[in-house]
Amino acid sequence: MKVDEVNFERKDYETGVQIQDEMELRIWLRLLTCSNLLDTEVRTRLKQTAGTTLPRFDILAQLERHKGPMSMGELSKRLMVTNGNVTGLVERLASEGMVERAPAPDDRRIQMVSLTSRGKENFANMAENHRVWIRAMMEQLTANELNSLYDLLARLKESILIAEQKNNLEAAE
Amino acid sequence: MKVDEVNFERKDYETGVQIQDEMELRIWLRLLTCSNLLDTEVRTRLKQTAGTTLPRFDILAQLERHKGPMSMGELSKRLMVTNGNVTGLVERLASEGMVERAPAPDDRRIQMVSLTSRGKENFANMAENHRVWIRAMMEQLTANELNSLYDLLARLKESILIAEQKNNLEAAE
DNA sequence: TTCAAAAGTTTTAAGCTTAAAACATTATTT
DNA sequence: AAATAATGTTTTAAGCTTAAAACTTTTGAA
Repeated sequence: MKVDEVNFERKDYETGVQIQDEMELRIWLRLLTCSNLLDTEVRTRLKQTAGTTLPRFDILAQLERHKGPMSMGELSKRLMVTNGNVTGLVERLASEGMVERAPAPDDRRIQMVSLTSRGKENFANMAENHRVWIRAMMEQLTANELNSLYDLLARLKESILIAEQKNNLEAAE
Repeated sequence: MKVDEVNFERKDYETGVQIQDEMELRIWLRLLTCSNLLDTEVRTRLKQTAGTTLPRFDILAQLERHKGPMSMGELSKRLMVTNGNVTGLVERLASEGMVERAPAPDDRRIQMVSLTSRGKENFANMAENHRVWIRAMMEQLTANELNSLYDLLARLKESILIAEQKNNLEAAE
């Protein structure tokens, strides 16, 4: 590949932003870029080092955190995805021997999911790696910068939630 | 639905973060939360107000910005997605009458894509709405906060890119 | 008790996404 | 000129995701 052809090697949504675009738009794009860079990196590494995907990792993380079997419904609430989504992910994890399913003894509608010992072991490795990756990607920022960023993101989150609330009120009228 | 069951109405990856978790991990989760809130909001609104999706909007935006026909390859480079992905999206947009495809006269391998007048009109509306939504979601932040956030995200982006570069060098050894 | 409603889960259909294979056309080499 | 390589695109297979329909079981009401 010739050097002058390498224009877009990485996910960068800021490419092509116009000078006159508003600050809010530019922040949105930059946030998207950062989020995607982090996300892509984590997904790539999970695949390379553990042959798995982020959604599956997330399921294992929830099960680990919960300490003990969880129902499909609990999982989907915690992960904020649909029930049907969880069905497929758990199905794949079960076929890999990472989790087990069993109907709840007192309510046969409920499927309880739990980590197998293989799943626990596997997750422990991945989680440790995960921490290292994330830390490495923020290595250049000072403690002050990290704190400020953390606080500003809290402000942004708050602002978004307020906007949504306003919007919901309007819609309810 | 009872009030005490409403725990996870929104995409919030920070739920369950432990006090002893490192700052980097917490920033990652908070960034993910913000990015997802913005993303979900934009997708929902695009669907509600224009019956379309974010990926299709992105295609239209590229075509609008470029002013003039673009090849499939150019589109996929700009959007940083695979060629196959663009094939499907353009296919759907064409069936909606938003874009047109035609083989390049001098190279029959190349498909040139362009906005129809319907597509242009449609996009203009969506783009204006889009600006308003984004602005509303950052309304609570002061100009100072916006600027700081913008700068810190630049620092973060730089840090991620440096980490990836290091990683690639290692892998090349 | 029987029937209807509610709750938990799975299935289905559609769309987005990627990587890899296949295909078509153009450029290059011999 | 013919074979080979490179380029541009589409197809295919797999996975993630959602919304809506369907299914199973439990709960509640008549």
